[in-house]
Amino acid sequence: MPADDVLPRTFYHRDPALVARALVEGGMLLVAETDGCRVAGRIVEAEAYLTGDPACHAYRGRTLRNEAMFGPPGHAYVYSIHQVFCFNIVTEAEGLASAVLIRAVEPVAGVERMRERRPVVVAHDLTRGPGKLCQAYGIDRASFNGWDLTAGERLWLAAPTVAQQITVAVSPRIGISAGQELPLRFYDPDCRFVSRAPRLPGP
DNA sequence: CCCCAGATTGTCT
DNA sequence: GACAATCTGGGGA
Repeated sequence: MPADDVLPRTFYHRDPALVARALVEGGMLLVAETDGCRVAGRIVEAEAYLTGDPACHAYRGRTLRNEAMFGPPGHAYVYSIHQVFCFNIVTEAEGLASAVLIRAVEPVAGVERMRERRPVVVAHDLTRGPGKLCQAYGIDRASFNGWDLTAGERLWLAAPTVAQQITVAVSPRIGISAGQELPLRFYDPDCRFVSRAPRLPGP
């Protein structure tokens, strides 16, 4: 359908913090179409991982796992951890390793298909969390690591039909052991699909 | 080869 | 809120 709403490569060709914020602020959609069935959700939580950032997987250089991050912007970087997959979008110029992690979406289409892949009792557990949404979308490393998200095929991001202006909240990133103080998590504070409250600073 | 830490999740208290 | 489960990639011997 709307190939013209697909986010272009230029959208990703900039600082990952700007990209992460713009994704949430604009209510951008993550869309997957496999087996002729479409699922889609509004991005409500995203984190930025910068070049030279100790929390970034590429901090210690290029490896087999993080190779996609060094490629051109607008491609997927998918990795597995603790038996689940996490979906990222590569940002900035080729050669610069940075990315945006999608941590949560609010389903807007194909909920039945999502539930087939990820049976849940509580609706908002469907896509609340980076591993959860990958399961609901059928995103895995073998299928999508390095995938070009600007072609509008199989997996892509798109602007909503009616432009949105979501109020964005900022907090430190979740679950990391380095760079914990940096305010690089962007989310819609009014959405129940946000993965969880930010960790409170303490001793 | 062996060891270890990890951008998580689900379950139990 | 805390913690164990469970396995892959990366780094050191």
